[in-house]
Amino acid sequence: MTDSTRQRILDTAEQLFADQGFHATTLRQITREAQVNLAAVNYHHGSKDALILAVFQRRLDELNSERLARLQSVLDASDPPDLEKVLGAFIYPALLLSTQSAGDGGRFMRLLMRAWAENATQLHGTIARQYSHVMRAFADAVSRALGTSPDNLRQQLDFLIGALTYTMAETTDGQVEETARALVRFGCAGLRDSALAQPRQTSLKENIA
Amino acid sequence: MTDSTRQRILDTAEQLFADQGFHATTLRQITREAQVNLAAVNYHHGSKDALILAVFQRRLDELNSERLARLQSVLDASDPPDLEKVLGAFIYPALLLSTQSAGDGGRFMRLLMRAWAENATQLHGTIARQYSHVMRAFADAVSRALGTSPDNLRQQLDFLIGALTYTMAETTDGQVEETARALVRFGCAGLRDSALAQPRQTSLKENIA
DNA sequence: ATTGGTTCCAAACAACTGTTTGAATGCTAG
DNA sequence: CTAGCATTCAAACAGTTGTTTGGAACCAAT
Repeated sequence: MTDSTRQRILDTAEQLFADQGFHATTLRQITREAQVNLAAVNYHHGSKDALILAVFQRRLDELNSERLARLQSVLDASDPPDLEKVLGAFIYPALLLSTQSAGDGGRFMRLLMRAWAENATQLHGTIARQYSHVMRAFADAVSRALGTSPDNLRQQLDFLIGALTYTMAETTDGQVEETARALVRFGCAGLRDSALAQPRQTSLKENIA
Repeated sequence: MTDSTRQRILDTAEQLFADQGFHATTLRQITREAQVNLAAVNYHHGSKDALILAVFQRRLDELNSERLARLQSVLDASDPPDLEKVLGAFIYPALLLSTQSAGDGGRFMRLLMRAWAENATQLHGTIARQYSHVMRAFADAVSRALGTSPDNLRQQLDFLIGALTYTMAETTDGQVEETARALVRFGCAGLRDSALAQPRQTSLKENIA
């Protein structure tokens, strides 16, 4: 099985999609740059839309499993979990992926934003489905670290996701460590302060009643 | 001067661009929905790219002048300025615009993200230029509110912008007030805490030496 | 060596894109 | 009224898009 063609298409497509957008990137451009025949995309991936989806599956699987793995080891370390480390498990893999996935910074994140911006029919739903799993786990961990109800956290977590997403797109290789630390600090402060404004969960009411 | 055609094109284009993206939206779709002739776009706006730019100019002018006006009245109120109110001047008009610019929520912000995602040649530069003016003013105000150097603030402000942008896209009409307050609180906590981690500006060194 | 299936390739396909054209219309000033 | 200008319109333009096609090339198994 010569996957080299299939793989090379995937790599080239990811790069071009990130640089120019999905609609603006043509199959001819992809196949030319990947040095494969025009028909190869339809042969190996079925259609252009399927190719877009394939590009995402690859990276999202990476990112999500890495996040969950780190979260698990944070949860194993202490109970209740340490908020800084929970956020770190969420933020660090993302920033890392955004710089390692391709040469210069932020390529994959630009891709994610595109996917969310261009309402590529099923694509948005697919990504959201992939994220809901991870999001629930992290929301739960954060709520336990803070001692608040998970419901009230969704908004603050969205703030953090927005900050992370926006940041990923402009973070270059050398800054990952420093940026991650700054963002974790920023997010922890915001989450802790916001938790004070909400009715604290007594951890008895909810769990027993 | 019958601007009704020109205006109707602008309105319809904004809506369709937000819903489907720039590239995916065709002139035929715009003109059909706006009930004008196909050639009307090129006649009134010159080209499709010029139309995209025009759609942005209209909203960005609104947003930026509203932000600056509010900032000014915050600066006039006290010296040093109140951080919560500075952030409010930045956040509130944005959330307001995102819900009022069109029927349902987040339409214009989806547009902004698209503009940033789809590297529409000159568009990105134009928007950045429009923002740099406002950004500098707010960075300055925040730095004075915190007593830190403006240079170290850029990153935290980017966090806030990301959180705001992401939030705008998912905020509906009724939640504006509450969301804005939550985001201001979140941002203030993050900014204040981050300021502690950095060498505080003694306000003498910098201003005198 | 020949079979059978996978992979590649050049060429063509139909559909759609933004833009231009030139005539027809509407409206207003002289 | 009418000359002149701004606006609208149907039609056609040249170019690009994703996809399909039928055959060539390849490669392992019989």
